Amino acid sequence: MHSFTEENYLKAIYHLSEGNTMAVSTNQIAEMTSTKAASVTDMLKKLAEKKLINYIKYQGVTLTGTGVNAAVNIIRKHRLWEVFLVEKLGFKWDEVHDIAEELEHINSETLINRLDDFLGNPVADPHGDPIPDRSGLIKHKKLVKISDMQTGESGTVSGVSEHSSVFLKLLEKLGLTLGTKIIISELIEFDGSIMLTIDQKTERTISREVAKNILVIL
Amino acid sequence: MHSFTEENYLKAIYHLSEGNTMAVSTNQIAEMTSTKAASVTDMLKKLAEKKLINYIKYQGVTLTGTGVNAAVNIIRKHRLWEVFLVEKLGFKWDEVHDIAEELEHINSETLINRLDDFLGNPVADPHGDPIPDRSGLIKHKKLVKISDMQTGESGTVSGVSEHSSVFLKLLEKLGLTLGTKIIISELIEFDGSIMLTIDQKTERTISREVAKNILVIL
DNA sequence: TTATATTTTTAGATTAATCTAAATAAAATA
DNA sequence: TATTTTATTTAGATTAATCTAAAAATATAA
Repeated sequence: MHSFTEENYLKAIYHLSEGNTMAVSTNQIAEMTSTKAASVTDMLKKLAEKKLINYIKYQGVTLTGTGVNAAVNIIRKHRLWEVFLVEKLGFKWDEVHDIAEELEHINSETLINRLDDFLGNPVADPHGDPIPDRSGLIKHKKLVKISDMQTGESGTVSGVSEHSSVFLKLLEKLGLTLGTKIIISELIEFDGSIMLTIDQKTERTISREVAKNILVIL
Repeated sequence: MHSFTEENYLKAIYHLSEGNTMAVSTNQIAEMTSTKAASVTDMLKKLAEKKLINYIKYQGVTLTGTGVNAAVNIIRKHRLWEVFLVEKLGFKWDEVHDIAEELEHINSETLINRLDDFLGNPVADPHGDPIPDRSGLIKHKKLVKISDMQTGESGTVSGVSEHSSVFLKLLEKLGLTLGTKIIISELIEFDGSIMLTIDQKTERTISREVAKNILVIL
């Protein structure tokens, strides 16, 4: 098994390489793990030694196959625990991240597979992020930012690209939680803000900044 | 908060001082934590510095009030997680110790109190050990070893003083799990083994060694 | 394309937890 | 009580993860 710390680096590298195909830089990792670049360099050598990453000095890193598997497994655990905390223990979606951050390092495949079954094999966590299955497969849904939608288009809120507690609480206040149906009623040219109808009832305006971080299935 | 390692030392000291009022020795702790005496001495200095233990060179240690609170809290977490694993995830009583050993270090009072409620505020773990309540109070039941019972006495199996997987599996095979009603039918003078009736049906003989580790409520 | 700025790595320390080997204290025994 | 044995502590190293400061490589701009 890998140490707690190694796991956090693998997860950080995985998240940083999501989307872009480029190698991840030392500074990006330092930022994400709240450490210094020098510490990251040390750890990169260690992870490269263990064949979890491809590392060329000054050129950044990518995960190897083994590295991706390890990272995906941690993410699977994190997201299943989040579902448990919300569905079974009654936590709110903005309260679960830090606890899941600890629980994700518990080492037992049996435990996590039984937890998966106990929860009914959920496909997404409380923020809409997909949960890898026990073979590591992730089913990505086609999601669109509200900020990329056109007037008249409709969809269902199904994810967020900003996971901070402040943002999640705001969405709750706005009535824009997962599953909410929206229709774009108007795009305000002046500041890019967006008017929309929520659940066929409420009319609301949200800033472009907020709209960029809400993901919708059309 | 205390480190993972500090917590394990506190727990070890707590368990070693259960029952006997004496101070706990360096070697006992080394044995229980699978470390060397020299390492223990180092850690004792640190825990004494933090006022979690009373430590006098060469005289062994006792926990301070703060130390006891910390230890009891870890034990509360361990036992609640064990209940979760057995009651909700379908683990057997001999499979949960190692996983709970990891889970007991997760730091969130809210989490553990919600888990407690989710489980219906159980008073004992799957091995019959009492679960401290959220204020740290432990309700000890009056338990008697089968080996201390007399012919004709009856009781209900309610705990074990040996927690190894081998022993627990044996009890299962013998039909001597928690809640089982027993009556002592005969004490064999030759080797101290004990004949008993299980659930008014089965007659069985168990060795003194086994009998010493089964605890009963009369 | 040279100079400047930024990023990354190296060198050398630090902290927590551990170890072995040696020294010292306490307990047991003769 | 003196001696031997056992338990405990100290001294000095080691490993993992981190840091600061300085050096080296790469990227950017003049």
